[in-house]
Amino acid sequence: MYVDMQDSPVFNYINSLSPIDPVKFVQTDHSFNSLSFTSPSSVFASPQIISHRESRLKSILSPDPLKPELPLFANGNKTSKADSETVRVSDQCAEQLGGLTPRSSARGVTAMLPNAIKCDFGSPASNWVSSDLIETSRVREGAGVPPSFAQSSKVNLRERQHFKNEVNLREISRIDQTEEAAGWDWVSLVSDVDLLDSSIIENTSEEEQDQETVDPGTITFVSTVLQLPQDNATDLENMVSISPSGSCKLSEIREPVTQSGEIGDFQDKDQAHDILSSSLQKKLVVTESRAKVDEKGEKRGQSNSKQHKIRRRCLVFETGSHKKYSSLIPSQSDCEVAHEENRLVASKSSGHSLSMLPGVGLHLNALAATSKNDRFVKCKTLASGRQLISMQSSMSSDSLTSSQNILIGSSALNSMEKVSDPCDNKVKVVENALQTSQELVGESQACKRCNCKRSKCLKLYCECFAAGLYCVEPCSCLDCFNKPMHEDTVLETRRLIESRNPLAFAPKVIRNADSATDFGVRSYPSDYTFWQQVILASQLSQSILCIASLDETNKTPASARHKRGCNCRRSSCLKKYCECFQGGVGCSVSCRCEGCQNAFGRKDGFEETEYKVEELEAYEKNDSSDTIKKDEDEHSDVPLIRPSIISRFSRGKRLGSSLLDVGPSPMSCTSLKPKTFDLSDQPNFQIRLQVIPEDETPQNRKSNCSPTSPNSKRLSPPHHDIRSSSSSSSTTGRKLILRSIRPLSSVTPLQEQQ
DNA sequence: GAGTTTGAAACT
DNA sequence: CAGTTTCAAACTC
Repeated sequence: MYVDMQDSPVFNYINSLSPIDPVKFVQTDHSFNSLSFTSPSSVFASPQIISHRESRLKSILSPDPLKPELPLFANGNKTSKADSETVRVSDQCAEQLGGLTPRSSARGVTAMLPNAIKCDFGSPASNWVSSDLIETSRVREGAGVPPSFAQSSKVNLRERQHFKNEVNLREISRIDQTEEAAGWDWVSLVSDVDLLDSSIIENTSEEEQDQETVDPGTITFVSTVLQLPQDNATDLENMVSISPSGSCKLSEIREPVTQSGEIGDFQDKDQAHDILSSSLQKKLVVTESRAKVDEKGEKRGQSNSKQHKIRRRCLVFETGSHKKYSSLIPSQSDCEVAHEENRLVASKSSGHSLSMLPGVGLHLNALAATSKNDRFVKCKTLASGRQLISMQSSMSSDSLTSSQNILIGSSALNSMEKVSDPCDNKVKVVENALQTSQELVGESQACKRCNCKRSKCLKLYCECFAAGLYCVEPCSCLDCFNKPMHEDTVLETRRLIESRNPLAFAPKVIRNADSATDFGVRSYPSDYTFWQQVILASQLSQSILCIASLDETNKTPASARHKRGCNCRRSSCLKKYCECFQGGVGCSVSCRCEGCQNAFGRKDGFEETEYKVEELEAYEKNDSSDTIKKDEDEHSDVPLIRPSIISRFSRGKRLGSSLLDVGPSPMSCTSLKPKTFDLSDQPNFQIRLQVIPEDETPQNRKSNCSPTSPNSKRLSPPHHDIRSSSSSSSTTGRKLILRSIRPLSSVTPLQEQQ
């Protein structure tokens, strides 16, 4: 197909116009793909990561070819100091990662994450192997090339590719600048990308090239980017980095190609590959799905050798798909196809996304949504409206309304799944996560958006804003500024709010840190490389916490408390006016409520570890929408007396909050410091997800029997009033808190933050 | 759907 | 830091 395209008049014409030598692209590597895989952007996602993503994307689209690199990690004037720091660190990432020196993480895990991602697409010494590389290696083996050769050349390949990546980015940037108006830009980019994806091919024979898998998703991404205005770059990026389940598909799709050449040596790297290429995989979901639809009569890969052509063909069709994206109109067919794809890969657990890493926040809004995970993902992926996209990849179409978070949640869960894969004994956790995800998705349908009228959706009054989400059409807000077009304003506002209260965007309900730690230990593959662990740790921290909460809930109900307690006077903590009740947690000594009757635990008895059936039943009567009993029925595996968090949260739209309670503050990750997450001395560290805020919880203080990890940083002594603690914790304390929370953004959807 | 209640957030 | 005001969700009718 590629050959055909080259021969086509259009292609020739393009080549005549393009200042870039097509052959050159063949040599370029997958770096571009990596770019596209960066985590889903979200205004509310970690600013650092966002800035990275944005800057990277912008760099690609940058009209100024003279500064292709600088913008790569610079986020304009919006980049905070911390961000800048991160950027600097990122620049060093390649070397650091290459050395895999734990101590190089002095700046903290968060700071490194972007780097790690970046390294994915070029770091010479990176321990992470791109999918392309891995795949190529496999191809080589399959072609008769001795494994030793493939491995020995691996390093060289990386180095060369690293350089090529840089070149390629610049090339792309130039193309965009000069050719966009011509209208064929996407074509050229498609070609470029295609070649990029096949960069490794340069070392392979023609036959091998035929076998090389092309990433149509990349093409789609490129074409999309080109077609849309630069200012929508972020949105596009989000769109691209969408569905986690999509990532699974890629594995499935590629299976035929890779299965022939199993390379034990690459197993470990395959994991990394899966993780790092998640974004690509996501794209593939869309691309492949469309390919199915568009191809129609065309024959699909009948053999490995033909997949190459098939994928190229997809590229062609991508054009059509691309249009769909541009139109921002969700395509039913797309959704359907995606759905099929999802099912295709349903059993595959390769889906893992770094992309979700950053912004992935599972936010409250996410709970509103569609039914099943797969459907969720697909719609989100396929029905990418500009607004939705900007919403963080998680936002899908209007029809999907607030599915954004769910998607992310799915991502998180997928990642969980991925992580769990290596360890059989962790399957249970994964299953739970998936189950929870689906349940939440179902529950989310009851969700709705904000209805702000005077806050411009720029205050915590706004649930969307508080949850780190952009408002979308379903919102009934007036004069809303919480939209991608006002990103600057949104970010600035968030900063201001955080400056006043560092925990403003932190989860309102925090859960037992020990549980999280425990979970991390149990679910984290100890055989992962250090950096894998680091990245996964941050990625999963939130989801882990969330899951852990579920797991832990049955053990210590009192371990989860509202971070600063409620102040109810008239609701008796029996209605959703009460944040504790709303979050599905009992009141604690931190609460200043009067006449507390919280069914999840009264203030004067918050130490109790079990719910009183009577109270729950009473609540059920009061809550006509959903009853605990009903939930119990649905989750028979959950103890009756103590409904699982899922059950508790499954009540109404707010229920998600309980799961989301661990939610991160998208922007709270603004500044990261090494101390926060010092994993440097633990090559095989087991992620200790000690959430500092949790430690501040009175409950935790009381029940804090098990210490967090040795590396855990504790904030200043607990305060009864979280506000006091936050303010008194000083900058350092605050940052620590935020950092610890930050990674959680990926799980935000499952957690109700506000 | 309009109006009321409620308590968090924001302000002073 | 306490008191007040503003705000929007939750709730009621």
